[in-house]
Amino acid sequence: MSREENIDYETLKKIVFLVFVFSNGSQSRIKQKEVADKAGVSQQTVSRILQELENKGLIERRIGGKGEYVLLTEQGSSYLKILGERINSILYGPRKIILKGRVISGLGEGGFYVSLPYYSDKIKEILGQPAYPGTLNVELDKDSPYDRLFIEKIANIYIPSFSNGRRTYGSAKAIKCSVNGYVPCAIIIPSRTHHPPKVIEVVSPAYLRGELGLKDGDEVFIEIVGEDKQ
Amino acid sequence: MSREENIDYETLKKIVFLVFVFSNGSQSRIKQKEVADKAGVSQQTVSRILQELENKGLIERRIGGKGEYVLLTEQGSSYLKILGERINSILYGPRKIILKGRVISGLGEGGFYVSLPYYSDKIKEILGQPAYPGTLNVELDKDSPYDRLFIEKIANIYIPSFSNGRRTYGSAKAIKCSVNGYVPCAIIIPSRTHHPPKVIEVVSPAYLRGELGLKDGDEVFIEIVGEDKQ
DNA sequence: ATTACTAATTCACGAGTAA
DNA sequence: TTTACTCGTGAATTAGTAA
Repeated sequence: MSREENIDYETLKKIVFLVFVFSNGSQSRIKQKEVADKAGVSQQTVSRILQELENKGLIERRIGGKGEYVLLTEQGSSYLKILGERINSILYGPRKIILKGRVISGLGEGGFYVSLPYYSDKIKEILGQPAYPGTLNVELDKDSPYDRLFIEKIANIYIPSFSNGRRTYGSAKAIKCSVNGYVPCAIIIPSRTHHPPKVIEVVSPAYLRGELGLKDGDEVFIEIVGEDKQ
Repeated sequence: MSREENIDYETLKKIVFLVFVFSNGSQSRIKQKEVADKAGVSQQTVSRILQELENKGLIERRIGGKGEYVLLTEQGSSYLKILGERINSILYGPRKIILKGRVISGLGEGGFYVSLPYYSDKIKEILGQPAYPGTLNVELDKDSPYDRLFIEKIANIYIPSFSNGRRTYGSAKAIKCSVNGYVPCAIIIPSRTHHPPKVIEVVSPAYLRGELGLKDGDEVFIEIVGEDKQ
């Protein structure tokens, strides 16, 4: 297949231009003016870029009276392939997000929510088993790029708000995770939380402090599991 | 999915920059200097482009002490998706090549080759049935972007040269086609031919002049069938 | 040590036009 | 009519630094 080659930004900028050249169902009989209009540049720019691509050996051209014919060379095709693969890997490649933080004592906020039947039912669906009636509070390292707002963004489970007439349950987001390798767990982020942005809460069927021998200040690694594409 | 949106060259040039930003297995914790080195530009350029991408709403950034964290927004992801799909369609989409030309009288060159057992066996493999012992010579329109050299380039069947001690049979390339819709046919291009570049030869199990009612000067349409990716 | 601003420079772009 | 060249203009890039 296409070897893992390094392409610089200079070349890549020109390679993407081929998207306009080959936009008619990869038919490559073109008129520079038409390509120019699609790309939002002038005919002169199309002319110049095509010459550059030709000089770099990425395309071949046959110029005739009413337009020209553009053909990808093997190298051009290979470059395009590499670009496509890299884009796929950005969009669909595995992404391993590991949150590093320390166990802290919560305010009992999370435990309260988890004890409410509406939420406990939803969490049971997520974990596959009933949750332990309490949460593990973790403060993420302050130099971590991740905070609750980021996790909320990628959380792929939505718990809608719900009102039964007597009281209203706010919405929340959740995403499955492991804690020091232990599964199943999930990070729960109520839409209205009183925690600072670096503090998250984890639920699990197990009493995690007991199961993992954790006490306040201990370091934990939380790995996001099964993040969806955004 | 991602709607078929129009992206101009201006935007596309910046979008591809993300290939460098997200090159570490789509981990997006970066240092501008590292990205700059990969892309072959200066740190200042990276800084500026990231700002532009952010202003356009294609990425979000969290800038900290030792680097920064870059996150694709939904719009950025959508643009990248569109680009990826277009590249795939260029590389792997259907391509319809129709050659227009006129029937001419040959020199008997092709017919001679087809009559040689070595070639006739190979051609039988290609067509699935024995070929009529003669070829239809076609002169492609002189303003056509295609000529024999181009067809040779995309021809996906290779007939190797062969020597039995007494004589040597030169190599040839072939590609399946239809003539005025009639199949099976194949264009045969001996590596050493005496034809001018606009003249090609077509073999078929049928006597094409008879089957299609063709005489010298008649216009024919030859459609390439099952071209391989290069 | 990182990102971002300012200023100098370069080189990409499009208008005009030739081929 | 098409593509390609010349050249003036300005956007993009980098070097030098500030933050």
